[in-house]
Amino acid sequence: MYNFLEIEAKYKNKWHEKKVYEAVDFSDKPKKYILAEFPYPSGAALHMGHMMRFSIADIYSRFKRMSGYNVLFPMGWDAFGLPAENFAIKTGIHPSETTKKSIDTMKNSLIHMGFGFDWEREISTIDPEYYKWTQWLFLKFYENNLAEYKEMPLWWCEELKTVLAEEEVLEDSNGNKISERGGHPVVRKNLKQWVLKMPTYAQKLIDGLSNTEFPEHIKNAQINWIGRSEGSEILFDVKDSHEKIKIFTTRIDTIFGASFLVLSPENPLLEKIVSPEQKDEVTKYQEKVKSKSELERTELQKEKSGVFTGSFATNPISRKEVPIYIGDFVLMSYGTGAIMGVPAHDERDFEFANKYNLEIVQVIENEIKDLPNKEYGKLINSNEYNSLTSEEARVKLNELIEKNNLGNKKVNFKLRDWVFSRQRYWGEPIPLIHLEDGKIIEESKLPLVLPDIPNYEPSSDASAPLAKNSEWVNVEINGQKGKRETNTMPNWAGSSWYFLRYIDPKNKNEFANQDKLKYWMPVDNYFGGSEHTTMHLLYSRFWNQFFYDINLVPVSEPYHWRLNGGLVLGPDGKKMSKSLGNTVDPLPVAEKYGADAIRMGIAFMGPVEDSFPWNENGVRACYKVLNTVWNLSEKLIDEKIISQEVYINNLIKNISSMYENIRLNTTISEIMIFVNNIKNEDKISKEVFVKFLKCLAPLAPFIAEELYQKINDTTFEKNTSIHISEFPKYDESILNEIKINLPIQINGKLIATIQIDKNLNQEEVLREIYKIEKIKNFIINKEIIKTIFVSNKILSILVK
RNA sequence: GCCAUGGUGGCGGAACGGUAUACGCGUUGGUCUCAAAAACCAAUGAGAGCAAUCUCUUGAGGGUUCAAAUCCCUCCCAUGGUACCA
Repeated sequence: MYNFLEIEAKYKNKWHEKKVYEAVDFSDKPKKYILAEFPYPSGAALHMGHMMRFSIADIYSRFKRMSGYNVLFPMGWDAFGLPAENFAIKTGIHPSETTKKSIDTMKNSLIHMGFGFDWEREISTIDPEYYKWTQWLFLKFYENNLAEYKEMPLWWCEELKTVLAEEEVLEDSNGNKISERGGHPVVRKNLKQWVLKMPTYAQKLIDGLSNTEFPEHIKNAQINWIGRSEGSEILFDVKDSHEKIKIFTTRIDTIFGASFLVLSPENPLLEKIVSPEQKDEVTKYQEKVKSKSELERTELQKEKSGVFTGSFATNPISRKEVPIYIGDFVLMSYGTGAIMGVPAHDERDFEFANKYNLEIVQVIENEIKDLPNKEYGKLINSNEYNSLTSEEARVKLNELIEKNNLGNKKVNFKLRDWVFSRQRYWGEPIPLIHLEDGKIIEESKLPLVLPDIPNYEPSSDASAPLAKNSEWVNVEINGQKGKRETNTMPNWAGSSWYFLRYIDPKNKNEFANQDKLKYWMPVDNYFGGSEHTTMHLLYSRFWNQFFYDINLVPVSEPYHWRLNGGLVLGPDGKKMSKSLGNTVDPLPVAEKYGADAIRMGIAFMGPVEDSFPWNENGVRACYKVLNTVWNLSEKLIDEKIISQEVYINNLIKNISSMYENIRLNTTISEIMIFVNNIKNEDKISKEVFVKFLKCLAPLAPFIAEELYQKINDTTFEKNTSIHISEFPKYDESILNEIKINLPIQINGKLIATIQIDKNLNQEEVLREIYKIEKIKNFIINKEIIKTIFVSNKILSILVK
């Protein structure tokens, strides 16, 4: 039995004291920037999810370091935000205190688990020296008109006293809208907020993906989220009025089939066009819609509803008069807040037309006979455009409307402005001042430190906690009175650029030195969770692209490659959560089996992108293997043993590519196979065993280090550490000496496997098989029609 | 509905055009022990047979190929994402 606790105590701090994992700025070695999403220290301790993500990234970074790379593998704390603040409110202890405590606990756990982070580069988003630059970068958005203060229809959470972004709102089992954090009820409300104009970058965020090697499914997720659609904006004249209604459509080719318009109930034009007779009904409908969420309004199964406005509009192409309706399924936040209804070629319009008895005119013809028919085809009932294809008609009609000022081509995106302010205390203060005359000016000195106020709880009047602190709020600039912005930044702010600060974490004069940025960027491998695909991952790409455009960073795409890791589920197969009571704490497991065993056990569960219900089996199996390895170290001799040479070369060959492709479960299988092969030998070649320890080192850094020091008879120093040593290379010539089993098929059926030398050619193999009675009987006296030979794989013979 | 991913022993998984079930867990038997645990050794996809051996098997059904878990088509199921986006 090996004493893992003793070994862990021996090395866990020393590795860091001796800077084994130090990333050196500017080196002759090629650089490798490996990043794992940093955790929230919100009062909770290290959990299995952290263990899984960090183990995978750590194993990979150790492999790359041993493979000759100058590795940057940093860690920090995403310490602002709701979880930390809610925890503080719950415990009654100030968030600065709870957060600090959490950071200490988590850092200790991470060091205990043997993760090779370069702690010299540790950052924390709540450190004023850090958020000074978060604020500074925010001002760059403001200065470039990408930050705007505007009224937005937003999710309002009464319980949290804050606005939530679309993506922070979830749905409970009853279909009610609830907040992602805390699960409180959420409603729609119009409020003035700071937004970042992310849609400005919609196209660039799509295009930039082709410069990355993200997996296709991540690219697709982002592209679909951004939601580009090409169409036309078309102006309809309102009858007996000077007003025009602008609609957005992707199907201008169906314009002759438009038999009504539908406006969003929030459309400001309504005031001017609703007829007196319809006024009451429209107002009533508008009121009803206010209590509905966008999701409720846009539910596919929901029955369509709407109200006639009493007005008509003229189709600018066909000159046909069509009635104007309002309907809750048309949203003000997308397109122009108005659509044309073409019931013959759109399911939703079809349903609406049937319900309100509106005309249905087919204008596209193709193989599909039933209406509605959304496919493209040849135009009919469209005057001079008849018999054109949809594509041809679109080009001609777009030309026509642009020439006659009836509209224009238009690209729309689903991506919305990013609401960037929170009425919360625990965030970066937004460094802006609202002057009495309505002007907004920048703070003159950064950081604008978050004041240490005792009462940080949200107030009931929807104002931010900072607003209560009048001493901090009221300022005087050149004789003019002003008020500081009291909203704070969201949790996402600090994490949108942290990868840049790791590169130069102590720089007092700039957020990071340009030469260092040029050396380290982009992040080569980014390990994170799939839940961040369309949030953090997209936000931080947006920030970095903007910084590139204003010459603050050297590359436009911050991440070259991305892995969305899986989850560790509870033993019941459900997502671990405190409310379900199915969480498993990694620390007791590590105490029972050791840090090496738990890291390996997690990596052994299966492919890194999959999720697994927790069980200890894998950890126990790895613990057993490590014990065997420990015992083997007492049988070493200074001799070469050919069979063992073969085993180790085979191992090195197999796992080198597995480590590189982060196929860690099979890497561990190969380790086990090697151990099974040599465990019953009386004597073990020292040279072979040392190579094996290096193969094991990324997975089990503690035991590998201890045995390496012992066998080499060295005292641990940076330059004697196994983790700085070179990953072993294999010798193909030794592997070529192995005999292989070659399957022999006759008429597609497996007849035998024969043991032969490697790399024999077809003639040689054929000569071999004639020596074997069983196979001979199948071939002799028969006509051989075809022989298929794949070297070292198979020999397949067809006979008649 | 659409998009993505997937469906392989009792279980996690391996193989991703070339011996299906590597490695591990579990189970069974054995060694050790007064006994148990641990540890170690052996067996272990299903069915037939005393046996050599044979037959079947990667969600279902077709197809391509000398050869298919792998490629193609149709369908079923599961997980995740997403939505009147005009």
